[in-house]
Amino acid sequence: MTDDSETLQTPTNAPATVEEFRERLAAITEDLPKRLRKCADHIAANTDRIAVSTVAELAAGADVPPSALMRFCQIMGFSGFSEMQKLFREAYAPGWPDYSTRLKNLKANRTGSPAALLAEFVEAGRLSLEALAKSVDEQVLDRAVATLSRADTIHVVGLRRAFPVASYLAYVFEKMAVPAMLHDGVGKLDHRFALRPGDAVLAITFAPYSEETLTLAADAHARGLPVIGLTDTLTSPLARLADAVVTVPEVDFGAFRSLSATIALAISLAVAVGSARE
Amino acid sequence: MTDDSETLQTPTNAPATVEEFRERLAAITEDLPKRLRKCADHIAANTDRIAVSTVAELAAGADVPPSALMRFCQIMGFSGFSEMQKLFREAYAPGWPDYSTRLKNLKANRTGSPAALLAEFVEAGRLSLEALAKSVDEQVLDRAVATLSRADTIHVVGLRRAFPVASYLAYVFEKMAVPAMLHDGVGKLDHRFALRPGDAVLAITFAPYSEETLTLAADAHARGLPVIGLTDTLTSPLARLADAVVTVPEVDFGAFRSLSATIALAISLAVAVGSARE
DNA sequence: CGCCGCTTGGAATAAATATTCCAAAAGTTG
DNA sequence: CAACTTTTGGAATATTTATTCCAAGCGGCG
Repeated sequence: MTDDSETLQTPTNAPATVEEFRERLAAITEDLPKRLRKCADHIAANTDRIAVSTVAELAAGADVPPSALMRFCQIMGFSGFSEMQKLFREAYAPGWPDYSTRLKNLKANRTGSPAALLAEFVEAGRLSLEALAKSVDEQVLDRAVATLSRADTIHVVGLRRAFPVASYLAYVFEKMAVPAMLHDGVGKLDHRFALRPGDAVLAITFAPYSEETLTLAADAHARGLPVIGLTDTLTSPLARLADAVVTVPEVDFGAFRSLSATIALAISLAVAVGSARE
Repeated sequence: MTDDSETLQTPTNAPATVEEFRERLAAITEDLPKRLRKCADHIAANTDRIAVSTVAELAAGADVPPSALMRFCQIMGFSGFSEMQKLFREAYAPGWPDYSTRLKNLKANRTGSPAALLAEFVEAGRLSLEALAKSVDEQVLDRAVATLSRADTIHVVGLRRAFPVASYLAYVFEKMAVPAMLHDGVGKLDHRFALRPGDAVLAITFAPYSEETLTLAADAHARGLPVIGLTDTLTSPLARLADAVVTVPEVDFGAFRSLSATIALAISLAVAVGSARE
């Protein structure tokens, strides 16, 4: 019954709530031309910035001309950007539950609830990252990068809980066109003979140290290949075998580590090696 | 010693943080003429709306003419309303805006010392974790856990950059004695027929979305099996296929994500499912 | 009670911002 | 490969919004 003779031009239903907005966005996104698709994605990833941005800013963020973003608003059912923004400005109720407040809320759930667990892991991850930033030994890091940069092929090995790190390293190396091989233990094939003179090993293991990882590192060491270790303490068995040992202090929660610090360290290493090789 | 011949007009120091703003406000409020006093009071009571309001709106709220509010801004040390608003707009969006700029600079400058890189990745990880804590939708999380807890076998799939997450999930599930199967794409075997009635799929993928992951999810969906998605935005193609979609805001470094937030979320999910099944 | 400095409101102006429109480019289809 | 449709970018325009400025108001003080 919208008899507004004024706004007759838009019988189309613009989303009235943020929920509706999201649904609509998800619904139309897939069959959208290239430019509009970029808008949709950027908007989806930055919904919370709509309230405080201008067309130009958002457009720049999405890397499209402003007019494209304008069209996007209209496709979403609004008369224009301003109308869309109005929705979000009104919904901008919650002030800003800053991080620590929000964390408390999450933890306030019954213990063992997903949200409470998440709060703990987030906290553990953050502490680990902070500890890492403080404790890292730059010289060891530099040496590790130098060694790996000189290697022909980098052999990455890490099993069990270190495997995610190893596989991410392999991914990053591949993306940066650094010759690397992931020793994944598939089929119990150990590929030990893939180690060639000129190569280097990057071994990752935490207590309880994985037998296979140590074996490969020892093997390489015995044959005079440089070994870089990524481990938890300097007393790790890797320390004796490795030419450079980078330690990472990871905070546990329950039986599991967040791996945040380890992965941050691993990517840094990989990216540094990647740039150094160019 | 501000020798800026440009901004000589304002040697006064405008508040640089919300904290400073509040202090200043409290300090000057009492000895202010009537109209300005009204501004101060209204602003103090509605600090959080500054970011999303116009001069006119705020002035109306304070029941003063716009020009009075303008004067108020200047007395607070800003050049005008816009500058004041900028403070709140930037403070609102969690550090993200100038962060991507900083990364660009870093890349451009080739200041790629490993330690510097590490600092950036640590920062990216921290921001991601904080953003995750702020943005996570508890209900979706609960639903995801409930669904997975009921499943006979959980099929975990995630390739390329999502693979580390998938493999860590597989590790945690194994440790907690939750029947789970990691679809790793080894040998291009897709194991699609391992999906049995009563099972559930936990799919992880980020843009650019991996074909194989989507295929498996679609397959499961078509056969009526519950699909839980772990992805970057709600516009992800996973969103259409999944019964519950958990999104993770992760800060990129070029092509590389820190994964911190994603892993934290993944473990929480896994541990919650593990406990729920006991 | 009339002068003077501080305060105020509003109209005028400047700046920023949104929005439209059209010509060119990119695809599509027969 | 030509005719046609859709998509795109950017310049032109309209609208909103911020900001300045000045004349009028107010209150204290001699």
